[in-house]
Amino acid sequence: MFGTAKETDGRREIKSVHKIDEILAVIKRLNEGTLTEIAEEVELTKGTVHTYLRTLHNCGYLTEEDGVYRLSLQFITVAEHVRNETSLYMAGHDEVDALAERTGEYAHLVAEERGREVTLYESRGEYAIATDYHLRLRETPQYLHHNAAGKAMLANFAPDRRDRILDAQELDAQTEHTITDEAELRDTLETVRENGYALNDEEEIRGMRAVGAPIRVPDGSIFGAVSMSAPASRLQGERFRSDVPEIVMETANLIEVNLETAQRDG
Amino acid sequence: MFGTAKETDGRREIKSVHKIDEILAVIKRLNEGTLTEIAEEVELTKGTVHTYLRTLHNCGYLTEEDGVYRLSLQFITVAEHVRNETSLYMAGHDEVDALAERTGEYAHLVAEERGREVTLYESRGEYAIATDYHLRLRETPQYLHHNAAGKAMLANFAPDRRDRILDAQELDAQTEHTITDEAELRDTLETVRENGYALNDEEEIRGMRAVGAPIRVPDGSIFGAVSMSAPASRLQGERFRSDVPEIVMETANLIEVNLETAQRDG
DNA sequence: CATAAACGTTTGCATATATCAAACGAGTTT
DNA sequence: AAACTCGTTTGATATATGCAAACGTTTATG
Repeated sequence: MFGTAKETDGRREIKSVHKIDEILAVIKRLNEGTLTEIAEEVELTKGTVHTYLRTLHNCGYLTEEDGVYRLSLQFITVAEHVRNETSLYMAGHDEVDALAERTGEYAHLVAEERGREVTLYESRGEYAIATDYHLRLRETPQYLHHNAAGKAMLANFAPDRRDRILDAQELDAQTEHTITDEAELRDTLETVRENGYALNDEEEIRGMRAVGAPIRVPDGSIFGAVSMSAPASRLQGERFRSDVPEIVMETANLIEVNLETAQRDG
Repeated sequence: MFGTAKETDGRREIKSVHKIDEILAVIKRLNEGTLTEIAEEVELTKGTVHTYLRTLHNCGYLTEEDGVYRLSLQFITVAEHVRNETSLYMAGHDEVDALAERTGEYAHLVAEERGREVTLYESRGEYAIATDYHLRLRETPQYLHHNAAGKAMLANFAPDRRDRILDAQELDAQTEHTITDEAELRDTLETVRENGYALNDEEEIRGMRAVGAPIRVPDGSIFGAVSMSAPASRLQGERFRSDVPEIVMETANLIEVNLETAQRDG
């Protein structure tokens, strides 16, 4: 979405979709742009780009003010719809609020898509402060091996699903503590599976620790994960390795129950 | 966006954009669908729709599982980006949190786009409970005359901007208290302008009242609005007509200051 | 103040490409 | 085993897209 588009592998595709995606990607990257600015970044003439921009504006994907185009705020309303149609969000947001309140820290509800992690919901306890960095983190799907929630999911996927994800990417480092060695990661995941929870010790954000637990459905497949994160100074010893994991797993379990009952009711 | 697309008015457009928009609209409406189901709703053959779906999936707009297509969770991350690039959100979310905390109720930060209201941020105080209805409300841009924040903006737009919005739509009723008469609305807006805040007395949701105030920039133009909403039983008399308006206007003012300083720093 | 440059916009024409039928293989159902 | 459905592919065709070139405005420049 917006630029990450792969090349077509022989099978027929609609090229206009790729062009639209590229144009939206340019606008997203520039944040705002005039026709000329956008056309310079795309392999199309000004005249052609003009027609695209007009249509995209007409359809509500872009706003235009004095010749400056931006992504429309309507993406926010669409996202709201997508979120509300996600059973995991409906089953989990109250529990995540409770987790944030109990711990006083950040709590997250996440899902996996295309091998990456998307944050469905974030709740802040009284000690959790909103930072610019934290906001930006949710603008891009994250790598699963970067954080506790991701590792919790990765550890509990069916082996072939896990392999497909791990094989498709390099394990890049986010901080100096990120696990970048595949064998080491697989060892860790083994432990995560045994424990029922995953830890993140400054592997995603320097100075931040986190605890995550997977959310399963009866047949054993993974729906998502919950996590709690806090500055390392407030998450140490017993609290880090036993108390909080307990609470996080309890939260995950409550969400699993909600998912089941919701499913039963239709 | 997603289906509301107007017909082209003679000037040239990219038809594929409209087709993509229509397909995404169908999937949004169905929530999920197979190729055949989607193709039935669109004036294209199965073969053609198949090519579209493949491309949209490839580009990350759709997910596909066992032949069932859905809107991708990536819309959530894009929305996050759009929100974070909106100066109003950056300047306002902390203040809206404070407003929710001070009043214990719902607080909203909204902006106008294409004559409709989009919620940039919602904060819940300790007494505000999340309802399904409330969640759904944010899935669609709202009419400005339906609520306090919208009326606060509408009242303070430049006359021609206000006229353009009012002329483009019927004043439909959301509840039996919604103002549907244009003359009456214009009178109310006059009062709103004088007072500096707008009231909503069960005009959007039965049993809910709200208070809204506009957010301006130095040159007088409107950037958005803040509002506080609560059950009518908790928002009466002095509190409804004086205390809360005072707090809401104060919040709006703080956000205006934040916007200015942010602008100055670049 | 005139001229040039830059920008958004429109249009004719050539061609790439989106679309339709129709056929295919795989999986279900009868 | 035949008759359905479903997703998928493909050749041929119509047409929508994209380029180049021009236009009218606005903004720089000499």
